[in-house]
Amino acid sequence: MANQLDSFFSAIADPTRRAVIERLTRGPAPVSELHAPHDMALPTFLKHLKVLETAGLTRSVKKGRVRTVHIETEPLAQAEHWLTTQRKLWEGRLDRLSALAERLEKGGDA
Amino acid sequence: MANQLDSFFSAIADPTRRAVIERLTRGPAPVSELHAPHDMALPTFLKHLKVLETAGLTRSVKKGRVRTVHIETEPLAQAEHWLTTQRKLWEGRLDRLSALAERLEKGGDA
DNA sequence: GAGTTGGTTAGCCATGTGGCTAGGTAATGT
DNA sequence: ACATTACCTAGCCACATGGCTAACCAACTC
Repeated sequence: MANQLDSFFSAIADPTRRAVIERLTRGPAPVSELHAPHDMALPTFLKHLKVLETAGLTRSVKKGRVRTVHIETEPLAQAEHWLTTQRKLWEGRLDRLSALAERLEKGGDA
Repeated sequence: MANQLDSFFSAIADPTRRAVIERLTRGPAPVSELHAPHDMALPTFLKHLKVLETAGLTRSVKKGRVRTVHIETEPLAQAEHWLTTQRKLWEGRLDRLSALAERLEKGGDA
């Protein structure tokens, strides 16, 4: 039961990391550029990047001294799917309940 | 930028709590019933319930000595929306890239 | 009214997380 | 060759998180 949703959701639970993801949807970027808008030390920021990468949300390649990071949407789709499923199950249940209520109202034979 | 997505995502990053949500999509339930399938002490489990409730994923009412918990789908929809947006942005970008590649192939005037 | 049930509070503990500094290495610019 | 850039490693610290036990209260049951 403890699948990759664990690491995925906890990865995007952090605002810094969500911001990185948002940036990466506009295309790949080197570490330094990703770091720039965030007011924290580089090593701290690198930890965030590592979390994203081990959770499978990003990949990166190093060329020379520059590491370029890009996004990986597969996990996004998976998480989306889990959320959708739960919401629809609940909403489906509500639908059945209101249908039942309607039936009871009309032919009140229960 | 640090909205309720923070607490939402970190709430569902835990397998126990996701299991509770999954259970609740089949309808409201009292604390004891929710607790039953989980091999942990009640107080520990109550903490999980509290996390879910403060994150706005559930609500609960106490009647007599029984507290009944039910799900709240609004936050689910919001989180879903964030994920969808990010995925689509990225995929849209890919589309534009491949369209560009195609144009370059045909009338190679760049 | 004594016992049981369902939930709650308080407090302890180990581990995880997010921040820092200091110092290092390898590639590139001058 | 020397300096600078871009990133990485190690190690420290404070606080959050997820687990526990013990003890408690309030509501039913008998």
